[in-house]
Amino acid sequence: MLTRAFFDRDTLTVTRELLGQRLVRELDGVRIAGRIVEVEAYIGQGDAACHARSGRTKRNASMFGPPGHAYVYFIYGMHHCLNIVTELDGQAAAVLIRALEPVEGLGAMRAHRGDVSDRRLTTGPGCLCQALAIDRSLDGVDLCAPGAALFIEIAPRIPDSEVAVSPRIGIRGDTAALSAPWRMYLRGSEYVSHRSRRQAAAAAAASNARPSCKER
DNA sequence: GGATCGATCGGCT
DNA sequence: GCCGATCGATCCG
Repeated sequence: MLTRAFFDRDTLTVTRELLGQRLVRELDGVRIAGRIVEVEAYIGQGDAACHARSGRTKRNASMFGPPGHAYVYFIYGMHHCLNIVTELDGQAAAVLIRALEPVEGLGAMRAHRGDVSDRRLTTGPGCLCQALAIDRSLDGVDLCAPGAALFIEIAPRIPDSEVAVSPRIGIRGDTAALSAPWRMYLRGSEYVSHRSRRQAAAAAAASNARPSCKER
């Protein structure tokens, strides 16, 4: 599993390096896991889009804590979102996990999500928390602790050529922070959220072009 | 293919 | 009171 030192770095570095790693949830002895394909950075009280922008509160307290812990919040009356805390204890910064590619425990994911397509199991921050049964009870848990119910496993690195960036989803505004390209995702992954139909078609074409799928 | 809207509730102005 | 780091359905062009 990834250790504290991984998360105890500059937030944009951690954001970039989290792409491709495997998020693992252990629930009732079952492993539910996915490859991280979309993330966003939220960096400190100077970031007008960060929950910590107005200081420490009961809700965002874990974002101010030490790196390598979870920050889970409840939003819109029905969804949870998972962040991984970065930077020093006392500094509020975290990486929002926005989408996974399902890898293990598809059955458990579907049991949590209902009868949806594989693509919709873990695409979007609210969806992946539902699939992995992540809620406020996991807020503040240490992802680096032995036996943690939630942690991250090392997986092959994503090359720079496959990483794309964009402004963060759901963040509006003209200031430098609000329009900063702090969303990073795996280019061409069908599990990335907020794709246009054109992007979806490109991803499908890339998938069909894989040697293992080629006919004749 | 994009815009809009309702659901639903905890947290904070 | 108001609004949100969302999701999914629906409507329109």
